[in-house]
Amino acid sequence: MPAGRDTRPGKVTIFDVAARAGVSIKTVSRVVNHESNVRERTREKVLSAVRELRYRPNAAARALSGNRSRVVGLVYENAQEFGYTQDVLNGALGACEARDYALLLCPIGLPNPDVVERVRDFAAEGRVEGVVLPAPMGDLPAVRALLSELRVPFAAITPKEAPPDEINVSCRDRDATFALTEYLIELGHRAIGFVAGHPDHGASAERYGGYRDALAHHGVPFVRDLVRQGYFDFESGQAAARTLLGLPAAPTAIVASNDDMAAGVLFEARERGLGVPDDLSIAGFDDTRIASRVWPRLTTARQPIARMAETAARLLIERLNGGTAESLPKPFECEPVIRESTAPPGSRRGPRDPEGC
Amino acid sequence: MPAGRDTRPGKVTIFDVAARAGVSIKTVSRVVNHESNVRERTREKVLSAVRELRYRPNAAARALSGNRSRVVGLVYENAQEFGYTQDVLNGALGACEARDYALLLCPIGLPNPDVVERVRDFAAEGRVEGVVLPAPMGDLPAVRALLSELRVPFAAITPKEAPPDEINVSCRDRDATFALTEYLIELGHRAIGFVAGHPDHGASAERYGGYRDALAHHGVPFVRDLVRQGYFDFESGQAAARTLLGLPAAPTAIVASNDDMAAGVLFEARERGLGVPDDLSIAGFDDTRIASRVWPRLTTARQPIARMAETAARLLIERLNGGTAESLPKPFECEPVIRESTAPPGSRRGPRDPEGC
DNA sequence: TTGTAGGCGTTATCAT
DNA sequence: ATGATAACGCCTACAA
Repeated sequence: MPAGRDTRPGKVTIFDVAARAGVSIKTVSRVVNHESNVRERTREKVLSAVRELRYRPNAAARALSGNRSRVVGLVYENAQEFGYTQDVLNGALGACEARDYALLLCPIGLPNPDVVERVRDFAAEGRVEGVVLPAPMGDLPAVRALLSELRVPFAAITPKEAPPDEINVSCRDRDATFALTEYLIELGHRAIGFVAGHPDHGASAERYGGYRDALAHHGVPFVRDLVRQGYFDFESGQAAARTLLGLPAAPTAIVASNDDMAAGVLFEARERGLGVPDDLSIAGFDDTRIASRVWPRLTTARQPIARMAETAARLLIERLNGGTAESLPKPFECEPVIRESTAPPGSRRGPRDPEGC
Repeated sequence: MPAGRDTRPGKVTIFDVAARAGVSIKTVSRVVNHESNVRERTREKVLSAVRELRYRPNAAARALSGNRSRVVGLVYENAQEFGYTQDVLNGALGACEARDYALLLCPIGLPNPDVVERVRDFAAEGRVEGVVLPAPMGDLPAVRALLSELRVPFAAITPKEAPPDEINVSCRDRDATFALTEYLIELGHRAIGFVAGHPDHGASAERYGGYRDALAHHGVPFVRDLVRQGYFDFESGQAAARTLLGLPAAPTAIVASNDDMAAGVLFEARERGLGVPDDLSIAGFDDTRIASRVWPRLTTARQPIARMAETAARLLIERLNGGTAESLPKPFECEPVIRESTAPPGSRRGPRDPEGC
């Protein structure tokens, strides 16, 4: 039988390789871990033994012995809308793969009185060396405090400023919301509604700030009734639109703090037979998939979510490996993306029929 | 200082607990693992020691010693459209949590010549005890063969029939597509387009079969040109619609093999100024989030993706723990969901203006 | 019901 | 440059 050796995994150990190569297990370990001080010929002998035996180091043994599991955790809010998390996942996974780390998930539904206990269960088993905290997890002081207490390193995606020894990754959402609002003003809009993001997200305040700054900067009066609280999901966007569009002085444009809420606004506009952008201009934030899946496609601000998550995971892993405490990156830029959901006000007039026509 | 013991994790071992409780480590082990044969008083002593010391068993040591990592892997296609995967994730995570398992991710972009090597790298490290294979991973014979060779148990979500010793979870997509198509026929449609799913997905053939069966059953002639190949993503749905709606004898209804493609069809209809459902009825499949985020909301078939994934993960974990080889569940039902994207043909006539009005 | 001994597969320490 | 040996923390035997 051709090369009929036992190829069952989990059975070939470092001893088998050492025997095959005629060296000690320590030498095998050196080669496998790319340590120096191994003669080239020895290295090659070992490597071919590894290949022939299809040797794979056992992860559990490595973790136990080296006290390093090569796993990082992702503690994320398990929300209905998954656009943000999808990008976070991909970014974090990219950073992990490149460094031969694995990613373990810890989804948490919010709000949740047991967040801290859930995170503790997750972080204290020693399965993960560190944790990535996308929004809004990094905005929760209790979570940060717990991880500090547990001495589990973490990297957060949050606009908050980081203490010198912590890793925060952020973007300039304030500037981007400013730019979007300004764009609408320049199109001629004066009654511009705003749907705020979830109050537990640090980014929400930033984006609201950008909106208000733009109004102020252009001398457009701020109207309290044109601002509604949202929670970053479709339904809250729709609900906000329901209120705003029912106002006697309804807005001609609405800025939503993310794309999911903007999609909700768009949906409600259509339900009311309003034309978009003719009767109502709509802008979102994030440029997640949904922004270009609805019709018309949404004007929005492109937040580099995946790159931010990749950066967070990368910095975390570097720190875990005692990497030079690389200085934190500057906040990422968010680029406005103009699409078909925005136009000058009243591009077309007159009552619309109930089908949005 | 109040209760100022060292609470650093990963330091408190089973020996500390044993000493504190005045028992042997084996007894602690018994208590922690809920084994029987421990006197109630002893158990309590141990449990309070565990609490006081904040003891957490070390996962790596457990995995190494017991040869059980309590981790299952999820090998999934990392597609642009995430609706399906989102539901799979939640289902699988639910099953894991309930049984104190963790979930490790292995995303794979398809098509990919290295699928098998990627899966091998993932499965052979011994980090995962078994893997869940959502569509289309369980449809790839090479992947199944590899895992069998590696002796890594798996549970797949696929309409294929399972060999007696393997776990396949499926749903009746054929019936559901039949029902949707039939519904359109009963509304009066005769020219019904179809956008097929990715040919590598087992479900695609099933759904196409349901479509053809319905036509045949109702004596509606099958027209080859009304069928277009799609790939389960928005763009391919849009592309298919572009062709179909450009036909001299354009369809009055289009059945897409999933919601993402249906959304693409809807988008293209709007681009062409067609009213939906007045000029064109559209049906999707899955009932993922996007189906009720577009306007009008999509008629579709509700596939219980999360429940299927939960079932797959549950059966896998039961098998891993030598559970009684529970018989596989019957295929899940897919329930048609009628929404606003479908109506009798030509509900309103005449040319539409370019805004889809 | 409880305890003792051995081993899981690797990395780390210290020789050589 | 290489190797023998001791951890790492737990679980599975087998005794008591």
